[in-house]
Amino acid sequence: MSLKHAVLVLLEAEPASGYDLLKRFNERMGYFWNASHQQIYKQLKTMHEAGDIDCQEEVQAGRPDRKVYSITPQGHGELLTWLAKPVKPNKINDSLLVKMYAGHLRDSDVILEEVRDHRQIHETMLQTFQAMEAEYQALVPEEQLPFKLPYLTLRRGILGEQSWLAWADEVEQALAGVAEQV
Amino acid sequence: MSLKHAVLVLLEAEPASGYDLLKRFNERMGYFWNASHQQIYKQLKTMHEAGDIDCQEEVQAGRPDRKVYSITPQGHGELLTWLAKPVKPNKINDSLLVKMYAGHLRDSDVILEEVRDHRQIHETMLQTFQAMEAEYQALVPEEQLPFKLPYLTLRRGILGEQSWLAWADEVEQALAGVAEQV
DNA sequence: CTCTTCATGTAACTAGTTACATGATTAC
DNA sequence: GTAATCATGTAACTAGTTACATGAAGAG
Repeated sequence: MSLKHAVLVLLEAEPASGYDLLKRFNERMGYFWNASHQQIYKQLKTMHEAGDIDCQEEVQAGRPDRKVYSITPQGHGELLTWLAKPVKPNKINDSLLVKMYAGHLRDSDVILEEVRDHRQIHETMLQTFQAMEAEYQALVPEEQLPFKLPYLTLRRGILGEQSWLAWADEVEQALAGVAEQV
Repeated sequence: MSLKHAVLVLLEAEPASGYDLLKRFNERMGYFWNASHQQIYKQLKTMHEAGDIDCQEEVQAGRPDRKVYSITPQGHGELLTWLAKPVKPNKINDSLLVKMYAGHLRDSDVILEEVRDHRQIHETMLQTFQAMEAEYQALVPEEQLPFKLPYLTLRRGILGEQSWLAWADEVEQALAGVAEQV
């Protein structure tokens, strides 16, 4: 039930439309939050009906009207309440590992190929995150201060991707070893 | 849609009841698959109706009858089809990082406390995984062979937890640093 | 006598996916 | 001319959570 709270966190910083929120999730929180536009628009509707957010409609010519949402005092209260409650550690359900576990039903080559495909995706993500890190590190300390906590979440993304790639190395070594034996 | 396939993978190895499956998920796949008993029982019912699994009812005295499910040829086919299709990388939605991102709305101390609570959980998991790793490593090479792929999934669990703990170290350093400045 | 294990589910709900639906504007 | 960006949604579906429901057997 945290899409709601992720939205509140973003709106607490600055009002935004559903479209804006989608971009912010992708650009600034991609390593810890993902949501589709369908999910976001539905959630905004629910939250507006519940009174957690206000809506200001900006009429536009030639394209749909922009609905700019902002957090209400009630929404702010909701957010603070949620922040004060402990969250459970994330549940992990990883399909790729299910496939790896059942790998004896497939060719080693096919498994390796899939791991390599995923590796490319993870490498790209790591590069993106490291580019963001470089931007942060280029700031002088006073400018860094307000981004200290977001930067820590970015570190989680970087360490997570590096760990994934280290695992992929182990997998490729182990499975390439099998191929040589054959 | 992979709970179905995770169940098929387990049943492909050996018939099991819903209760058995729950235990196997927790004991042997805890680092990459989690499901509640409610979810499992519902899924088994659906899969039985679809013909992917067979059901043998074992009548018992004094406790509910045990329903032992086994994979059908159709289910086996389903599994092979799924294994041949690429899966998308896992989507990450991590509430703890949402809270971290919004940490300026809270006390540093409270954040630190929550990270420490999570650290304990992750340390316990790492210890469990490492105990499993030690068991595997105690086997002679011929005995290791059939567990090669499950062992690789275990490695993912271990590397993942180690990475999480390394991140927690960074967070504690960064936030303790703030506390000292105050 | 209390806790854990065995063994099963239903019901109501929240969360997320996939497919469908529209259409102007701007950059290359 | 074609692709990306801007900007919104609905509908049907699959996945997962939370609360409720039962009750004997065995370990300490």
